[in-house]
Amino acid sequence: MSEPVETSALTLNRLSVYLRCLRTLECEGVQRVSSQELADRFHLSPSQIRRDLAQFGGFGVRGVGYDVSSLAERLHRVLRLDALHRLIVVGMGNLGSALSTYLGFNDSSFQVVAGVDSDPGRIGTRIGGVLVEPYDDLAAVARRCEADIGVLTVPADAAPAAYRALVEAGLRAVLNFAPVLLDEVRGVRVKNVDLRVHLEELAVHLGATDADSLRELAAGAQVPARDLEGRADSAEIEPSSALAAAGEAHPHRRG
Amino acid sequence: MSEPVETSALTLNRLSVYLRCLRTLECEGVQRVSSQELADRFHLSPSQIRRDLAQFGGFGVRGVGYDVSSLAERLHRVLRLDALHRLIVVGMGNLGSALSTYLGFNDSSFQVVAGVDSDPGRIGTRIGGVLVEPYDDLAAVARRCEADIGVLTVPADAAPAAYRALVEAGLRAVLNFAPVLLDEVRGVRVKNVDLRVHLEELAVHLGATDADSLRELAAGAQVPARDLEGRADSAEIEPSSALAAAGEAHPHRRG
DNA sequence: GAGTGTGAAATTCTTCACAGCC
DNA sequence: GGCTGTGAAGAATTTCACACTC
Repeated sequence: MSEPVETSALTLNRLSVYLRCLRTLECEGVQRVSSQELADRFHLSPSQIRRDLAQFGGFGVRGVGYDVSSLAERLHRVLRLDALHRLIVVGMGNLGSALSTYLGFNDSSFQVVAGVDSDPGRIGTRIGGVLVEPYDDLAAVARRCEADIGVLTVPADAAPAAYRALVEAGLRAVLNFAPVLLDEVRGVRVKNVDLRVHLEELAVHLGATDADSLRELAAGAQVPARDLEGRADSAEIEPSSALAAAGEAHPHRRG
Repeated sequence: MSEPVETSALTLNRLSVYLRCLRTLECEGVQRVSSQELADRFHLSPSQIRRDLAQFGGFGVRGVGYDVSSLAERLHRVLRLDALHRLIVVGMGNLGSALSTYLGFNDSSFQVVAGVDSDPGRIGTRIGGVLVEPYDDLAAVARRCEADIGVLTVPADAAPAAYRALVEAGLRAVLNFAPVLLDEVRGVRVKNVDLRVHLEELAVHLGATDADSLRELAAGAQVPARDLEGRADSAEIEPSSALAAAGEAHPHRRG
């Protein structure tokens, strides 16, 4: 039996990065590159590059390096970018609209083909090249457009139902911006992008980050934050996060 | 000598998630919770929860569990959410505008205090509660507003210079949406959010993801894009990979 | 009995270092 | 000489399992 060696998300994410770096070099007319040069130029690790690439066969030539174009082409295929992936955006609020526009620009691999929203005022309008359709038709719209990937930009409480509808419609990949951990259906991959989590990680970094300091913080001590003296309390803020929603999933690389 | 035990980003991200889960329980009136209950409810790993929390001192009570409110409060402090963090958004295009509005929602920990853009047509307008100022004044604006965290939503080629300007202005944390790896200045943390990378990871998962199949793909073979109706032709290649590809469900669930 | 906190094991990921090829 | 591909070492992270506490 062949082993079920899954390529890790970390590796895949790096392949995406490598591909972009290679495209840059291609534009500059560079034809060959060594792992060392790639690493120096884009702040990567040479041995990691070699290991990542070697995982998919001998891409390089010993003593020479990698052929920029052919390596790019191979990565392009590994990442399935030779197929067109159709996105359906669920929730055409600020974020959903922005993403539709952002992702709407001509790209041969990803295209937003549909958008749905529950706000009657938005239905029927055009945003970023797609017509906004009723949220209730989500599954039907997804099927009709043959969408591959769902993009969830709905509020947290609406996300689980939206996810189920996408699963129902046969999608197998979802990019989730809602701050909830979805109950992942086997075979339907969810990738979470949680702005809140990212910001909070950065916030911690603004103060001391060693375990001792954090332990003191937890206990209630005032560990210096840096410059935050001017705590002008910003007018009308919710005292407690009444809108706080459920959790989310696992980090990635981050990246 | 005190050890320089840095808390990992992975752990911090999970703390964010735990905090949100706890807020949800708080709203439901739950007062105590065990790591097992938390895990069951939000699809997490109980032992990981315990280890993450124990890192900051004894939060729980043996035989009983954790006090929801007091644990939430401690995490809130560890994550520095008791201070207000001021965000400056660089690039008020679609994504920047959306984020300004999105993050503009009343939150006591993060607030967008400024936005800059290089488009004269946008300067002077109000988006999501902030006045758009000239991109060229970036460093000055950041200083004046006492911004803590920079949000980069500029095109890739503008990002490195914008990052340097933020460093110059004294910021120590940057959330970067531009598809470039910034040359990270020591002490100024960069967190990348790369939609392209996320989408490409999902794209791979639409097909087989075992190393063998990817190797074939790289070599130019047509590996099936799993059971998506149309692609019937390629059914016989790599029968073993079809199942393996589905997985990668929960990192913590034992298979 | 129930459930945390934590050494120890297991697993995953990264880096080293060098054999082998150009 | 230069550089890849890779076994082996090393780090980091996760999971196990159980001593200990309430």
